[in-house]
Amino acid sequence: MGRAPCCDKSNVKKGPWSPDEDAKLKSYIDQHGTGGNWIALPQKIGLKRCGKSCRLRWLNYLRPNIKHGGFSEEEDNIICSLYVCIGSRWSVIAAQLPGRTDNDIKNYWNTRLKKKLLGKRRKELQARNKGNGVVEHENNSSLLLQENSAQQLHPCWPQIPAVLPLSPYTNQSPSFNDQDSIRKLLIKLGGRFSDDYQRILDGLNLQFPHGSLSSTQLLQEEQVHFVSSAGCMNSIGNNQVQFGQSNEYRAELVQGQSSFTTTTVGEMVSANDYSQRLLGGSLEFFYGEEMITDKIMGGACASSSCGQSTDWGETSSLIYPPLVASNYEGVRQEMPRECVFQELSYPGAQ
DNA sequence: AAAGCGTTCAACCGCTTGTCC
DNA sequence: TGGACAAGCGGTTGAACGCTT
Repeated sequence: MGRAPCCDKSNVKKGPWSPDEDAKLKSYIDQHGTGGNWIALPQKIGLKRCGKSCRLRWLNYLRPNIKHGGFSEEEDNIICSLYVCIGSRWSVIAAQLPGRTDNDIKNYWNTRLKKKLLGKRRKELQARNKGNGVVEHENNSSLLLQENSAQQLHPCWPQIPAVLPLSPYTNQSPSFNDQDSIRKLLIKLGGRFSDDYQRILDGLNLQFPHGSLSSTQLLQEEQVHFVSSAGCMNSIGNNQVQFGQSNEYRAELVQGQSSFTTTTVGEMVSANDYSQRLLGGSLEFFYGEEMITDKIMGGACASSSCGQSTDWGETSSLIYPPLVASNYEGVRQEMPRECVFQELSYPGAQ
């Protein structure tokens, strides 16, 4: 049994909207509002459209003050920052950008921003590898990070605006004086996932200096430690992951500042969604997908076919194989010690 | 000139969440 | 309390367009 259709599909028009349909819908809503019932609306105006379709058309196109295209550098930065913090919650991100719709932002991210940043990161890695005498992998696919463990990796992070507006409709700038503030922001952004955010926040060693900072400055200025819920991104910095018996991974972060404590898979699963988002989004973002893919796949996919992928979504799934990672030991062995991820240390924002 | 291919983005689909009874 | 329904949301699709060969 499938889901009952929201309207009579045989009697509704699909596809692009005509100017006439737009005019009808706009004029009706201008005069009467939506009436709180999108399903009934098309019948009222005599449109052969599904209510959902009307709603979408209004929200994404006809609504007043909608901006299309021409994203500014500042908007780019906000999108990136929020994507790293909260993942693909486009409606939340859109709420921070006046005049932008979630659909617009989603499309912009998928078609341009992602590639733009990836390209930027790739260039930087290549440049740095050249400078360090690191030989790019023969088969091209991986920009192997064979960096000295003392070196710090500098994430490619676009210049971040000093202030991240909380609401598009106010001029009030948020300030984060303490951990509680950032927690509140993420909880506010996260809504129903507040528990997960709490867990994630507990896993992030965010230390707040005195004074006021934007969240993005925090990202830049603080050392942020991520830990993979699945234990596959096996270590960050000097953190170590140890394995217990029967699929129970124990992530023990031994570095001084780390705050993520011993955690079992069961506990991790509940936070899995958001930690996946965090890592799937941010680490690929920082290090480039090829390296991660190659390492995680332990060479199984190390040659040309996979290495060239630019599909982050796909790659995210590779970063997080199922929790029952029977082959993990092999993967771990494939990963050279030098490839251990360094602390995500952000150059100061100024 | 046109076929092939890649990119963009509006629109759709279907799952989740919220609300009402 | 639970079922029905509408809205919200994110992922996916496909038409249109532009570029390359």
